[in-house]
Amino acid sequence: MPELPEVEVLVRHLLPQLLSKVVRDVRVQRARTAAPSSPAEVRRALRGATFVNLTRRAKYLLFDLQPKKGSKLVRVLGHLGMTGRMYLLPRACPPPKHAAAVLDLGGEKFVFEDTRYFGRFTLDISAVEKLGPEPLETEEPPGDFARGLKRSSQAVKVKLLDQTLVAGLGNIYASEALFLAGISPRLPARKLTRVQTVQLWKSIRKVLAKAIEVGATIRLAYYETGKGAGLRDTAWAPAEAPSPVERFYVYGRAGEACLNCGQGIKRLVQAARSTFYCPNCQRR
DNA sequence: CACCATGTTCCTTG
DNA sequence: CCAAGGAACATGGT
Repeated sequence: MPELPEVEVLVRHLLPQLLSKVVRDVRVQRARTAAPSSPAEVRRALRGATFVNLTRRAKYLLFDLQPKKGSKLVRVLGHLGMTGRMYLLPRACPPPKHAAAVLDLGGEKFVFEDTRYFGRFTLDISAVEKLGPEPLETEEPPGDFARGLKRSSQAVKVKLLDQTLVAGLGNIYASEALFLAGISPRLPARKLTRVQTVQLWKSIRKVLAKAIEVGATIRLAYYETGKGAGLRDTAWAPAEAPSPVERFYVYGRAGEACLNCGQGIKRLVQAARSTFYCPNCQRR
């Protein structure tokens, strides 16, 4: 589920549901999920606390809770990893098989489901300090972005995944932004002209903003069991999903026709990840 | 069995 | 110290 747009959509969806709810109990099922904090520390910090805010930084969720009256706020950093999802379920609904963390909120429970357990739910918020600029906050390419590109001979696609250059892009939207900018994913980062750098930055913003507008890849599906029902998100909309399915320009479309010129979209592997591009629209 | 998967970190090498 | 490449993490889908 997880790049900047998915996290943004999720945060907007969760905020009103969590606000002013009190955490009655906490279960973090795996040590890895709370690392480098421990499940016990997370439990101790959150039990009895009230949700007062939820924000996003890049792909991270930042939960703010108020323990008792007048005490300092507690902040929990959440990250979805590759397969993380977060949603509320009615109290009677059993948690899913790979529930990395479950918060008892009384009438319902907050579930952090994470099949591959690459995600985080921790008191250690240091990761956000290392992040580069937030793409939707600046219209012109920030110095960190331009300089970061300039001093790297790596392919520009690979550099776009470096969270210190621009924070929040992942494998899908990196390919999408390069397509929109008309830049080859193989171009060495330092070879970008100033014009291309500006173009790329604007394309990143456009791709991310548009994705947020359409709900990113999050699909809310009705969830029903014998013990209750609720809404949860399902990544990669199943056929029966009612919401409009997002169109990617190139991601996952190898062999299909380019929406711009009709030529075949290609797939290549860079830094052990798939890149998708149109060889005709994206030249040097 | 083989290969693929929206992410990050750690280790090695130069 | 830095850049770059690759493996590792863990589970499931096709």
